[in-house]
Amino acid sequence: MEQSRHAARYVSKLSNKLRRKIDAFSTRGQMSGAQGKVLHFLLAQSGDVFQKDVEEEFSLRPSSATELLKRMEQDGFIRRESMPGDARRKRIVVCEKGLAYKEAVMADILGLEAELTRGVDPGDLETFFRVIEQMLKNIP
Amino acid sequence: MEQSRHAARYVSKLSNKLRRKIDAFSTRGQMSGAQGKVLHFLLAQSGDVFQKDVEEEFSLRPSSATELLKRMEQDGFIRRESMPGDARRKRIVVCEKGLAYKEAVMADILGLEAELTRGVDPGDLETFFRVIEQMLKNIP
DNA sequence: GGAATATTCTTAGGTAACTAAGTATTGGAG
DNA sequence: CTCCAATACTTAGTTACCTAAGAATATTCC
Repeated sequence: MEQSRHAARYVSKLSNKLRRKIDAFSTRGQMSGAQGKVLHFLLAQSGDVFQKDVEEEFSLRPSSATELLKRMEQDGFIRRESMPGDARRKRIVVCEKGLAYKEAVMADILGLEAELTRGVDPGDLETFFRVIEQMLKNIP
Repeated sequence: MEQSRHAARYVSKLSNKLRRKIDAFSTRGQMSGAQGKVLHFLLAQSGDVFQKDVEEEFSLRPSSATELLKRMEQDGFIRRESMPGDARRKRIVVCEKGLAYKEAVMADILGLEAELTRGVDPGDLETFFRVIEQMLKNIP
């Protein structure tokens, strides 16, 4: 019954677990896990942010990002405003309601990260990051 | 714009990439990526397999596994037969059409794994596996 | 300047995952 | 033996991805 280990299978299995976890506490039913992750990303940026940046950060297709951000706008977490310079792009702005969750979202993500890496040797974690960065490069 | 590295984000990003990849070649449009992964798992098992095993292997909820297996049954890759011993359980049997894809599915998975781990030091990969196994344990 | 190309985002339609609740069936405790 | 909890799976309804196709604006190249 024993099978050889496949990195791909491990990653998708862990990803499913993580999605459930973050869905469950993001942030206490006020938003979905995907929204929580995006909000966390947006809050950490300093300059202008566009949909393209979200697509890149989470490896999403444009259509997926559109839907996710549209929902976040409907729910009042963000606003999307047209840019004077380039009418194709829309700047993503976190608004009042989104900012209100700043601390909670940060705590959610940090807590998950702590739980995830519990008992992992720091050196090994460093190697883990190096390997997964290589894997991300390997898959276009 | 530089952010600290989060294992959780890396994993979900890589998972999205992998899903797209395996969707694209599983196996040349004859089945979905999820079906391909499950078929690969089923073909590697020796004894009886039940839905519960699939749920465990891929960290899926019962409802997700039901839908996935139902579709695979409709598509003619598997059959689910009632067990004499325990009427709650249904044994999953790969049928003709599923068996026909054995080589192709194996090649798909192996090819993806090779692409994924290209340029990764074997020792580092070993560490990667150890870390991700710990992470899987850390998240219930 | 105008035509082809590239970029950014949207729409439409589909699959795969989820939660929550439900249906049988089995096994155990009193 | 009966009732109650646990197990295995299903159904219903939602979100988050995807591909494919399209619209609008920018850019490049003659």
